[in-house]
Amino acid sequence: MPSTPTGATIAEAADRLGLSVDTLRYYERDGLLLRAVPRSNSGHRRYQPQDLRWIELITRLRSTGMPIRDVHRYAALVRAGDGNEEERLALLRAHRETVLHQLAEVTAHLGAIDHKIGIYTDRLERISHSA
Amino acid sequence: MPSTPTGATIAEAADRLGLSVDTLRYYERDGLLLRAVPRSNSGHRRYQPQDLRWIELITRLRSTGMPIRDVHRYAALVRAGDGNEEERLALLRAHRETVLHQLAEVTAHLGAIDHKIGIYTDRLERISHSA
DNA sequence: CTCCCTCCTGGAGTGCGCTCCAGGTCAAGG
DNA sequence: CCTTGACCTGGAGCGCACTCCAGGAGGGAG
Repeated sequence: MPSTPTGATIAEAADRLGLSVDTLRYYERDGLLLRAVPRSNSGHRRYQPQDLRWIELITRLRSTGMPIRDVHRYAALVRAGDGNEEERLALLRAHRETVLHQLAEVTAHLGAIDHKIGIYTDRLERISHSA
Repeated sequence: MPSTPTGATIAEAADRLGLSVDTLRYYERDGLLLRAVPRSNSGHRRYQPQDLRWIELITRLRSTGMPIRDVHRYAALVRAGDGNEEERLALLRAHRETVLHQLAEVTAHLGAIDHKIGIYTDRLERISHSA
């Protein structure tokens, strides 16, 4: 009888990672993970620490705006094993640049919005002072 | 004979605002603008400075992540005229908070990615030194 | 007059990233 | 033995924000 691997259930994994169970299954189906998550005897997923660490990383990539398509590419590189570190690095660095640009843009737009907030605030203060 | 208003054509407006002509028409159809853009005798849109300024503002809101639904609400307040400045301000401030949270989150995730980049960089340097 | 370009409209289509569902299995608790 | 609950699969559906298209009109250049 094959022994059931220990590890987090999908609900536990979802909880720890801040994702939904549907998203976890979707990521696996879509090939974003490095391997198929091991199963218990009854066919339930049992997430190992290495699985959780990988998903944590791709969650970071995703929440900094990396499209799933690119996560896919990165996963393929890591799956391919040692020897392509330059490529992985290039991908991460390109993403870093993209994120920095985005941050700068959002910050600039936020500045203009803040300015608008200042205008409204002043106007409201003037009204309340004159009342 | 009614005189055609001067102003930017849709192509010029799109160009200045960094949007597509389709997006401009979509925004208008969807009620994101303060008013219907004036038309030339032949029915072509002629964007006035006030129209461009408004679209510039909502573009800033959009590119800081405000959903169209909320831009809609903001437009409704402004269209309603004076007297609801507190509400507008509340909306903008709430958005400001949301954006600040996002920025913090993205920055934090980027830090972790940078760490990863550092690890790869070190590894590659060690390889090239030992070569 | 004809060609061509830009614009018009209503409506359909697209890409992304999930999210939900029906129908089913399995193991534990009462 | 029966119910309950967590999980499984394949596949459909959804919300968002555009984006594209067919078919047509106005106006200037040659």
